[in-house]
Amino acid sequence: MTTIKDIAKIAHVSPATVSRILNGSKPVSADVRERVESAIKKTGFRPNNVARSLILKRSSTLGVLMTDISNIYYSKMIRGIEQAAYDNGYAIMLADSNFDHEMELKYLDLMQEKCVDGVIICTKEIPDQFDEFFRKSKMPVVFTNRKNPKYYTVSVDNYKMAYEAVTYLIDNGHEKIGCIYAHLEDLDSGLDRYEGYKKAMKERKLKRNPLLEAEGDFSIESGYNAMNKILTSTQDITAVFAACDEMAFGAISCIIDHNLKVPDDISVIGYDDIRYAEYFRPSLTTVHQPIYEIGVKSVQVLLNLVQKKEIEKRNLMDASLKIRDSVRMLSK
Amino acid sequence: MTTIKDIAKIAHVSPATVSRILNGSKPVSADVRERVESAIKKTGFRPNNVARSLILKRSSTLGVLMTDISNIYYSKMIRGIEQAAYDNGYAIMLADSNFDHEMELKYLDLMQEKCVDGVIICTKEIPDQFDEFFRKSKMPVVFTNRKNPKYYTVSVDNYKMAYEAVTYLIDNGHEKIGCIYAHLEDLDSGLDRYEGYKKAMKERKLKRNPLLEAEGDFSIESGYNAMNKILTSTQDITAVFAACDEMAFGAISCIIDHNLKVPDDISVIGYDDIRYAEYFRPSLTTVHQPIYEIGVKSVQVLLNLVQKKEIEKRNLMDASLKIRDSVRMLSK
DNA sequence: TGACATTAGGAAAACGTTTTCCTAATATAT
DNA sequence: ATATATTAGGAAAACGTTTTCCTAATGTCA
Repeated sequence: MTTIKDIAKIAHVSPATVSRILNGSKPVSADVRERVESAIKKTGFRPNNVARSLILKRSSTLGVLMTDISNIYYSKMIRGIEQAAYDNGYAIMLADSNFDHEMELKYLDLMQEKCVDGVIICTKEIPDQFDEFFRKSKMPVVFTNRKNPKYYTVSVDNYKMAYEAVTYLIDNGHEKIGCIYAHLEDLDSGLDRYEGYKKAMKERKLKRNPLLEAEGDFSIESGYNAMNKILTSTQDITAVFAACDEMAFGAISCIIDHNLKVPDDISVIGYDDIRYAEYFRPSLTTVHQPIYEIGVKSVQVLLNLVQKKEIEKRNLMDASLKIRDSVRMLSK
Repeated sequence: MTTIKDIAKIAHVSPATVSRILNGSKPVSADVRERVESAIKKTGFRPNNVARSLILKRSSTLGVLMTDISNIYYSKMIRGIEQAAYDNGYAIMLADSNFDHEMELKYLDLMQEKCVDGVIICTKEIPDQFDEFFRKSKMPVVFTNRKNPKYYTVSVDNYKMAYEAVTYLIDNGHEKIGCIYAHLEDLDSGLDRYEGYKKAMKERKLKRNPLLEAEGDFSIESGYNAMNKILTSTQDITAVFAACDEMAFGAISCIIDHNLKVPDDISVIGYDDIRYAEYFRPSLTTVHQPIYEIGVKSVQVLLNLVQKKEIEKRNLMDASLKIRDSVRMLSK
C-alpha cells in the first residue's frame, strides 16, 4: 500500500508537503507540486481516510438509522440522503433496526465508535434512551417525520395535509368516511394524520362512526385487515382515508375481495405518494410528500448542525394533494 | 472523549492491558479486570473504532454499491445484506450510483480510501474499469444477480426460471405469448430471462411473433410502454411474460387502460416476487426470487473471501414459481 | 532447593495522516 | 546595504489503538 511517505520519498519532499498539496492547505511551489502530482499519478496513490479521520476527529460519514429500509417510503428517503451526502463529500453508514429498540441503541453505539459526524433517524418512536444517548454523546442528530420539539426535525405538516385530504373527500360529496389510522401511541405523524381526519369531520359537522375506523401499522397487510374489519361490520361507507399509501393499497385489495369496486363503490385516498401510487389501477389519489427532498433537507440540516451553524429546529416541507382516480364525485 | 489511556490511568494499569481486556486477546487477572471494567462502566468509555481500523488495516465495514436503492427489489436485498453484516459484526457503507458509471468508480475509490473490507455490487453492467479497479486494488468483491465467471457471484438461475415461467403459461394452454424483456446488451439476468423464454417457446414448437415482443428497462413505466407498443400493433395475444414484476405491473396497467382484463383477456406472469406482487389485485403470478437471502448469502461469500477461505465462485440460490391470480387456464 | 517454564502485565513502536513549530531563503522597505 | 516581513518547506508530535518484545513474579519438576 502506498502511503504519503512513499510519495514524499519519490518526490524528494517531506510528507507534510504531500499532505498540503492533497488538501490545498498551504501554497506550494510549481515544481514541487509537479513532482508530487506525478508521483501520485504513477503510483495510483489514494490517501488513507481512516488515518485522516483519526487525526481530524471526523469521518466524513453520516449514520442513517431506519426501522425498515426495504419499505419503499424509507428507501426513497435514503436515496435523497445518500445523494445529498455524496454531493457534500460525505459517505453513508446504513443501519436497519427492524423495529427493535435495543438494536437501535446498539447501532447508535456502533456509529459513535465509528466516529460518524452525525446521524439521521427515522424510527417509530424516540425512546428515553435516545434522549440519554444524545445528551451524553453530543452527537448531532436529525429526526425525519417528527415534530418533537426537543430535536431538530424535518417533516411535512401531517395534521394539515390529512385535514386537506379528508376535506377533499367531503367536497366530493362523501359523508360516510372511514379512517385507517396507525401508531397512535406516538406523538407524531400517525397521530397527526388521525387528528387531521377528525378535524375535517368535525369542521364539516359530520358524525364519526366508530365502525368505520380501524387501526393498522402502516403495512399493506394491516391496511387489508383494517378494511376487512370495517367491511365485515358494515358496508355503509362511501370513502376511506388511509394514513399511508401502503395501507390504502391493502384496503383497495380488500375492497376488491369483497366484490366491490374502487372508486365506484368506495373511494380511497392515501398518504405519501409512493412510486406505485401513480402506476396502479385505479391510480391512487393521495397526499404527495416530497420524500426524496425530505432526505436531502435532513442532510442539509444535519451538516449545518455539524458545522455549528444556526438553523431552524422544525423544518417543514411542502406537501400537496395529488388527484388521481381512486376517489369519485358522489352524486346526491 | 475518554480514551484507553484514561481508563488505564483510572484503573492503574497500562493501556495495553485495557486493550487486552477489551479484545480478550490475553488472559488477565481477576482484580485487574475488575478495576478496568468498573472504570469503563463509570466513564461510559467506547473504544475508538477508527484508531482500531488504522492499525488493524480493516474497518469492519462492507461497501454496498447499487444502481438504485429506492427500487424495492434492491432495498430488500440491502436489508438482507445489512442484517447479515450486522450479525457478523460489520457495518454497511451504502452507495447509490443512479446508473452512472463514473459515479460508481468514484464510489469504489471512496470505499477504498475508507478501507472497507470488501464490497457487494449490483449494478447494471460490469465495465472494464471495474476489472482494472479490482485487479489493482485486490479488494474482495461479490456481484449479485450476475454470472460473470471472472467474479464471485450470487444469483438465481435466470435462464431456467424464465423457462419454467413460460412453460407454465404454455401448460395453461397459451400459445400467443408475448415477452417484455430488458437489458440485452449485458451478459446477465436480463438476457438469460429472454433466452429462457425463447427456449420454452422453441421446445414446445411455438412460433415467436416479433410483434409480441418489446423491450423495457426494468421500470414500471417501461413495462407500460412496452405493453402499449404490443397492444397498439396487435391484440392477438393471450399472455405475456415480463422479465420483472415492475414491468409486469406496468403491463397490467396498460392492459387495463386498453379496456382489457387480467387475466380474463390477457394473462401476465412476472419475475422477482416483490412484496407488492402478493397484495395487488389481481395478485401476480411470478417467479419467486429469494431476494433477502441473496443479500445474506452475498455477505457470507464476501466474508469468506475476506478471510481467504475457499469458496464456490458461482453461487446459485433456489427460486420457484409462485402461482397466484394473474394467469388463467385457457380453454380450448 | 535449584533450574527452568509459564504467566501477567508494562514500555514503546507502529499504523498513515495532519499540523504546529521552526528555519532558511527570498522579497520588501528604508 | 541593512533590517524586517514574508514565504516554502521540513521535523516531529499528535490522534487512539494494537502488538511485539521484555521483565518480574510465580509455578513446576527433579
